[in-house]
Amino acid sequence: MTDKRRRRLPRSVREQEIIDAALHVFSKRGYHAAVVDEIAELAGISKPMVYLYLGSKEGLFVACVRRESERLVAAFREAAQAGDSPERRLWAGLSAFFAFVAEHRGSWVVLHRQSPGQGEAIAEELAAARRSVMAEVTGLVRDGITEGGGAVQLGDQDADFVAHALVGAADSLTDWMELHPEQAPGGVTLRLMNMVWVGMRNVLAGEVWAPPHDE
Amino acid sequence: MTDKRRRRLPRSVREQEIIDAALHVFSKRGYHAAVVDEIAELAGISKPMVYLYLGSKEGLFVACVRRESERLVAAFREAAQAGDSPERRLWAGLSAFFAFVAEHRGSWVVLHRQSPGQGEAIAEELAAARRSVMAEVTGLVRDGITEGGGAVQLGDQDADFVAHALVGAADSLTDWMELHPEQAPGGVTLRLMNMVWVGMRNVLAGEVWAPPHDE
DNA sequence: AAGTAGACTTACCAAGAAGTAAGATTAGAG
DNA sequence: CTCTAATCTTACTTCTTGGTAAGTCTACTT
Repeated sequence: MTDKRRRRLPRSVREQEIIDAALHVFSKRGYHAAVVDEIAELAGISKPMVYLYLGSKEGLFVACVRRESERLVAAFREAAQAGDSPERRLWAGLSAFFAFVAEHRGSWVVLHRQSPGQGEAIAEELAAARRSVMAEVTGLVRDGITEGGGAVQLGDQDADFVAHALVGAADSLTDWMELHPEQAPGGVTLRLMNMVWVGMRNVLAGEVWAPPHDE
Repeated sequence: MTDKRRRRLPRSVREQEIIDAALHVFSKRGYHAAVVDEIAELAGISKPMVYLYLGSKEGLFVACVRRESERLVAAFREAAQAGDSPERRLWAGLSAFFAFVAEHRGSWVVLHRQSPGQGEAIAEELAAARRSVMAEVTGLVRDGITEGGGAVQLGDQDADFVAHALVGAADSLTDWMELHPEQAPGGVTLRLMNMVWVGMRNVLAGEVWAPPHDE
């Protein structure tokens, strides 16, 4: 770590350090249980600085969400554009996702594990962040669907459905990864692709699953 | 609704009404942002009654988690045992899950959408509740895997993996359902089964998805 | 050396919310 | 009818915490 003992820092740097600290505390405690004093202390600074730079506890949280959301989307998008086929792009995107979450666990927790109803501005910011993540995944899935367009015809609603399922599965697998630290992120991606993509491919090819007949 | 205007009620009844109110408020606001006065008011009662019957805010939350967790597991288990093949049982279980969440949205929110780190007792209770839900799903998935044991051999770790992915997908699809109210829970189950089960079936049959070669 | 702007702190306030003491009210038993 | 036990309330106390007023300190300019 860099030497940050009692040294004055320019605003642009200090702001980022405050956001780092806030991310840590928010992810550990959740928005309401987080205490601004603790964030300030972790940032090596006193509370009024936080308010001077970020305005309010809400502003602090919003700053975290905005920054980490952009980072995550950037990582995902960059990985996903470097592939020629839809399935490669999806694979690359998911790999990037799991790698990102494994390395920046707090970011994902702040983005997707907050209790509902923490205020208007926060709810809107979180919704926007989640929409932007979802939009990336939906785009890839839609490409995959329309490319492999076989016997069954699927539409945008289906892409949205699959994207939701994928993101949810990935989120939950985040917990699974914590229970199995020996599993590398790459392996998790591989398993998930096997589960979902093979299914999607075959469903598109016409192999539908039939519900049992109700008596 | 029953007439609950200014009527004295026996403890056993009032307790349940308090838990009903608490569930509503906790699910809307999250644990910390929830205020005991609001819970009391919604239950048509004053605050000291809540403390007399449930002990503390934590006790209140734990009571919610315990009751709703048991309800959900009961609904899932009952539906799942009424089927002869693993895939029917899984289908029935998922159907029951989506029906339950559609009807008792608050229960699921309280069980799976709370911020982390709200205290030792709460964390333990939530972990236990989630384990019990996950255990049900894992059991069904394991049955499905061992029954269809084809070319590929999968173990308990894989069942756990699939169960996590399934629960996460189902959780996220809960949000999707709110965006598409016209979709019946049964249809959601069907789509999810098509996506996951067809994939699992074919993976078990040996159709693995190959990761693209890194250059 | 003096001045200035920006980084930073101590010490405080006000509001909100968990939890409680002390007692009032009512349903039902005898 | 009376007595008792259970249900229920008003009116607090206490502590936490978001937010701020008022100023101090230091690096840099001229």
